[in-house]
Formats: sequence, structure tokens, C-alpha cells
Amino acid sequence: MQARELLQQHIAKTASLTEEQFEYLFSFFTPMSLKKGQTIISEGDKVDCEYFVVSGCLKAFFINDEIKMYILQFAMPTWWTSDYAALYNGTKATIHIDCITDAEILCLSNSDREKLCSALHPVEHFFRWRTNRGYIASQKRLLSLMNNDAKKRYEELLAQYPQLYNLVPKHLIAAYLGVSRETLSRLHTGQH
Amino acid sequence: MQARELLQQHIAKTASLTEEQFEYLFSFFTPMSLKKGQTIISEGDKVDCEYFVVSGCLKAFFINDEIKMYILQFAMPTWWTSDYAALYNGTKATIHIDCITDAEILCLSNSDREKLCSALHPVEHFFRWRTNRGYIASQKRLLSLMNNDAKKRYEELLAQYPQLYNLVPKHLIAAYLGVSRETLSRLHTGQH
DNA sequence: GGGGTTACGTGATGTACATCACATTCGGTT
DNA sequence: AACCGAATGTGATGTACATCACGTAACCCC
Repeated sequence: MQARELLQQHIAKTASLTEEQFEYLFSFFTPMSLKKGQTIISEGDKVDCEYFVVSGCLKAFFINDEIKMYILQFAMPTWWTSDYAALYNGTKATIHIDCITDAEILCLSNSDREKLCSALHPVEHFFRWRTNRGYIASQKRLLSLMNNDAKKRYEELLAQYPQLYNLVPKHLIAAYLGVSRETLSRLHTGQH
Repeated sequence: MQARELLQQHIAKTASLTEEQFEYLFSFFTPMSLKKGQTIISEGDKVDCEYFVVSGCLKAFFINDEIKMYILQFAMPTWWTSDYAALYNGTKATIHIDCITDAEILCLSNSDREKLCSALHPVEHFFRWRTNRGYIASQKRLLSLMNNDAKKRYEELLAQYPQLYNLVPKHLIAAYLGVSRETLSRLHTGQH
């Protein structure tokens, strides 16, 4: 599906925009094509944009002591990603974002988003709802991390996103779950 | 400080409302006085409202197998709390909220919030920013939970909210950090 | 298509934390 | 002041997971 059409349908789920309004909104987005392994944000970067994923899969991750990696988010089509702390506070990036597969994305700068939110009430509504869903998902993951062991978390993840099993290497799934790759390899959940 | 004044100042930080607009907004809030130990939301309840804390301290927590408790949030003055997953999805509550101390709160129903967001663009802006800050804080906590040991998390919590040390019992702090009360008691961070 | 990097599996061992058990202290109630 | 339950400290022991070490299989890629 075309980037434009995908974004339009995605927004239409929570906000009603006229064709003209969407045209205006879409004019602020910059499309980009990315190769597997390509970096979008590195720690220490100035962060200007957030990204809407059209195709492919990105990962947003944190690196501790240049040794351990923790994945905050796998970003798949229709998902948004960025270093939001850096983007909203105007601070330097503390996380990295790169491509797990080839990907197409749409970039929206922080200032353009704010301009759009001011200009079009429905757009502000859309972004409130989007953040809201992210917040709720994040709270849920927090609880799961405190309450469940590695095996349960793995099963939950695969139940919710079965496509991850074949799409991303296991050591990245381990980094998302917060366990070592060796531990993940020993779980044996009955999947193949 | 009066509830009304506190809410007004709180909102003014991110949205400009005329006195008249704020008057309209405030008319949708219902004040409540609560006693220490009093329950606001129990697991299984229908959730209609979110709550703005005027004074006192609440806790939002999850109970696993009727044994273990995990605290999602300590809600202090000018903080908002509810079971947002239940509130937004119209599902039954999966968490509990009660009072750690006597407290005053302002209640806003889900439908009234949506009504206000539609009627007043600046109010929608305010709620977008509020959720945004919550999302960023939640991501930060997720990283801290994966990346830091119990002692480091305890020190971070006390650095950010020193008042918690004397305000809430240690076993609740342990439940927030995701460790047992015994482990917390053995940390010895140099605090008093 | 051989060579090197990356992914994955699995044993041995170490460690942070949970759990159980019990003692002690604190805070509120009559 | 005396009491009782809640909160806290601390030892002994168990366990989930990390870490280290090594082997093998899969995937690029000149």
C-alpha cells in the first residue's frame, strides 16, 4: 500500500479529516527509504522528527555501558517511533533507532507536528489518542515485566505479535524481553 | 491551596484558557474527600472517572494471585490517576486505587473529558501533553527496571521523590520498585 | 564456493533476589 | 499506660536468571 493511503486510513480510525485537510497534513511528511541495518537515531544526536512506519521493521533500543542492549519497541507498519523524551524536551537522544529490515518511513518534525496540532483540532485529537494507546501499552508491559517470568513474557509477546518469531532474530527478542539470549534459548515454549 | 486554584495553575502550564473557559471546564469536576485506606477503584469495577489529586497520596496497584502487589503509580498533588486501560476501553478494572493518606481529589468522567476535549481545543492540547509526559515517564521506568538493580532503582526513586521516604511505608516502596520488602530492607543506601 | 561474520544451542558456574521464619520496633486505639 | 496489629530488620535457604565458555549451523559477500 502507498504511504499516503496507509497514513490516511490510520488517522481516519480516530479523527475525521476532509480530503483537503489530509492533503495539508500530508504535505508536512517526508518519505524515506531505508536499508536493513541503517541507523535513524544514535545516542547523543539532536532529535528533530518522529517516524511513521510504512513498511519494514525498526527497533528502538538503549545501550548500557556499551555492552547490554534493551529494546524499547519494535516498530512495524502503522506504528510511530522516535526518542520522545529527546524530541519533546529538546535534549540529546539517549536511545538508538535502526532498521531490522529494509523499511519505508514518513518523517514528521516536532515543530510541524505542533503546528498541525494547533491548526487542526482533529489532528490534535488523533495525537492525543495515539499517545494514549502508547501509554496504556507501556503500563501493561511494565506490569508484565514485574509480574511474569521470562517464559510467560515470551509467550505473551508471541501471542500478540506472532510475526516477530520469524521476522527478527532471537537475540533481539531477548533484548526486548529483558533476558539474556542464552536464557531465551533455554525456554522451550513449544513454538517452532 | 484550593482545588480550583491548583487545577487552574496546573492546566495553565500547558494550555491557555480564559477565566470563562476554565469556569466551564471546572464545572465538570466533582470534588471528593477521602480517608486514609479508603478505596477508589477495585479490580472488576466499572471505571467511569479519572482523578486529579489535590492533596494527599494515592496508590494505583495490581494484585497478582491475591498474593503479590505491584504499585504502578504513587499519585501526589497535581498528578492524575485512574485505570486508564479500563477507562478508555470500557473494560472492567484490572488494578486497584486507594488512599495512602487522607486525600482530596477532583473526579472527571471519561465522557465529560471527551466532551471538554471536543468543545475546547486548548483542553485537548492539555490532555495530549499530560499523557505524553506520562508515556515518557513510563518508558523511562521500563528501562530502569530492565537496566538497573534494586539498589540503583531505589536511589533513583528517592532522588526524584525524596518526600516518599517519610510519606509511604517501605513495603509499598518495595512494591513500586518490584522487589520484596526483605530485599529493600537489606539495601542500605546511606539514607535516613 | 570457501571464508568469515552472525545467529543459535547448551553445559558449568556465579549471583541477585525471593521466600520462609522469626525477632523487634513502631504507631494507633481504648 | 497497656495492648495489638502493622511495619521493619535479619538469618538461612532456594531459584531464576546472568555470565562464561564452547560448539555448530546459517547467511552473506567478495
